[in-house]
Amino acid sequence: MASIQDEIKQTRPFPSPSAEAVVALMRTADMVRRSVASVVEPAGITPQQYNVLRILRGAGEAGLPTLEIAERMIEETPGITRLLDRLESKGLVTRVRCDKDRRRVWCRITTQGLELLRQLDAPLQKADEAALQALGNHDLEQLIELLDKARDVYRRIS
Amino acid sequence: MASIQDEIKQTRPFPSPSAEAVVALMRTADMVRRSVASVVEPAGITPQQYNVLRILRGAGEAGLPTLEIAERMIEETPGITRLLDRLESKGLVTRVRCDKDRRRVWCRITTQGLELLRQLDAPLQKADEAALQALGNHDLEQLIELLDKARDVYRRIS
DNA sequence: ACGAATTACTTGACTAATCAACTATCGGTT
DNA sequence: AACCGATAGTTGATTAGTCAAGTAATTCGT
Repeated sequence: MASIQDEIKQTRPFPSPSAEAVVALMRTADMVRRSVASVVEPAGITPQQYNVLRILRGAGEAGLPTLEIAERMIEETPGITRLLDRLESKGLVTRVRCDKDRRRVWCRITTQGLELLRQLDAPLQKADEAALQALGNHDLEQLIELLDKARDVYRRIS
Repeated sequence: MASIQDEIKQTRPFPSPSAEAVVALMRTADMVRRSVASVVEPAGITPQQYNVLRILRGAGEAGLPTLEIAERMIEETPGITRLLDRLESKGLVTRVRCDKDRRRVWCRITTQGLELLRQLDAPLQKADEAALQALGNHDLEQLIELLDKARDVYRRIS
């Protein structure tokens, strides 16, 4: 095979639109992740811990079993147990073994956790908007639709 | 189509299109990241290490100084030194202190590193396409455009 | 030409993520 | 009732990522 062709292929920015989209997606997600981190980390928690707290707030009084939380996380999290350990030791979450099914552990957000979330709500909302400020409402809806569509197929594989 | 709200069983609606887009973005990026990981990890490297190798292949014979690599990474990487340590100990990268400016260290990909990349090229390309198979070329271009637009403004902030 | 500021990393200490192996419990089978 | 497989989580060992402080080399201002 002609080596020049190889060189051209290697020099060309992206071998396919998919490859370019993957890189664009990862770069954008990284920027947004850092934006979120810059808001929640001063409060002493990581974005993942914040995500857990928000899930538990959404779950209400009853709370959720450990692995249910893992399923609802934005990013897949095999280390959910230790994530909860840290939140518990900070007093933001409590855990109680279930009586009906003693394998389960119900996790609940504490008042302190709710208060922390309450303080982060507005800044977080601001950060989300700032991160995507370049996109108008029409753009945002289009973006959401495209991302949902991408995941819809992918979900069937995994 | 499954919306994010169904996916994470969220009971409340998103407070804004931005917030929903942020979550959609992170979830999609996470799926794609795992897809990439499933291809490169059997070869004994992480996605970030793969990213470094690809950057160094693109840089050619001369290689690149350490922090130049960091700047080109898809995801910001403060731990670039140790990332390169691991690649060096695997024999995929070599490092030589620069004579003109002895603060700098030039990093180059080895033949072994190039061979590894060569083996991963096709599967990776396939994984990228599989991850975004739901999107046609028009969708992909639209997605890339939206993501680029989002980052363009955000870049000026940071 | 000399000190201060900058650049380009490196290192140490700490925290977090990952994978596999393990324990405990439950639900059904026979 | 005893067993089997599945479920729900935990733990240990290893690896990776993060932040702050440190070192060495260079450049810039006067």
